[in-house]
Amino acid sequence: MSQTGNKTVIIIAGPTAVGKTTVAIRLAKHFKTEIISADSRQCYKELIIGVAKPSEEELEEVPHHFIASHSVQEEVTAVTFEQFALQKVNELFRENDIVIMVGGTGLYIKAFCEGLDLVPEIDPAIRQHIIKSYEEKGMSWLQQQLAEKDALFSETGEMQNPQRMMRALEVVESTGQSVLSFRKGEKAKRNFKIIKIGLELPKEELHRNIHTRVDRMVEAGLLEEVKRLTPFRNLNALQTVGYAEVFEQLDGTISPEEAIEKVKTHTRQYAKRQMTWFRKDKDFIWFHPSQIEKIKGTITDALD
RNA sequence: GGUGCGGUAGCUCAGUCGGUAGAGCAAAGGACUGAAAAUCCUUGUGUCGGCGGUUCGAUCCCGCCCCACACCA
Repeated sequence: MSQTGNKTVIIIAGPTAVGKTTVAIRLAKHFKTEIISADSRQCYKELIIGVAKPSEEELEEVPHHFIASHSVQEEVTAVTFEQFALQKVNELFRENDIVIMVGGTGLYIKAFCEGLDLVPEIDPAIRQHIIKSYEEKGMSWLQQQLAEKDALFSETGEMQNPQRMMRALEVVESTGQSVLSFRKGEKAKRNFKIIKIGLELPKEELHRNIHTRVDRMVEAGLLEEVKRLTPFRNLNALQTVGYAEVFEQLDGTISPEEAIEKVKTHTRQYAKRQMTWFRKDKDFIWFHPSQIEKIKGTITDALD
């Protein structure tokens, strides 16, 4: 099937707090290999408690990649991840036939499996200018701009979604073409096999995990971690559940109790969005996180 | 005990100069190609505290009662 022999990436995905880390480590040990994280927040070295990063002990058990590999001051995107992971996977394939990828960031996993269509680099000045203009002039300005410059997008794109609209605008402005015109609609070919394992828990159980985990984050010193990151508050990396709410608490806008409740609520909502994303991908085979042996068996069967 | 202010969607509240009511948040579902733990879309019947009265008609006016809060005793 593949050009480089039978190399395989096993993807472990699922909602936050479902127990992905534990499963991934067990599998990595079983197959004597390493782990690439597919998590858009755990890759930042400054974010620890609030992103439920694997513990020191866990990281020592199995080498992890794309964990604490970047700074919040760097711009990390799905493209960054795709390139990083592809390169890392090939590197690991020199020593291993199997590589484990774990994470909850659906877009990153999709970028790794199927690739993203290439769009020319955007001049940062253009992006800055668009963001600033949007902040000053709002949605109607964005809508007008797109109506003028990108008919395709303004007719078929998400014309209520500022992030998508700003991306569309920066692309037309710097390339003269619609973002949508870059969509090839075909999946990139990868020279390795991919097995997708989904982890799922009954909703009540997942919620319980989320709640106790948030409580533990607070006990572990989330407040101090967030305080330390105040200078970076406006960076994308800090637009994160667990941080945004505590910044509000530090502002005095909400009480500590309210902050904790909000973190829990927003984490539940996040978990739900993750499930929406992964459920749509029919390649996933779903398991309860405790079914390690069954997962191993399924993988072993799929390997030959 | 008296006075005042309230009692409307799971929560916070708006509103109806009398024709049975609506926002935000939450919840549920969904989308997702360089911000993705982000961003966006869809979904709102609830004895309008209770019982009476006035009225063709009351959640809205009147009376009594219950509950909460504040102040005065």
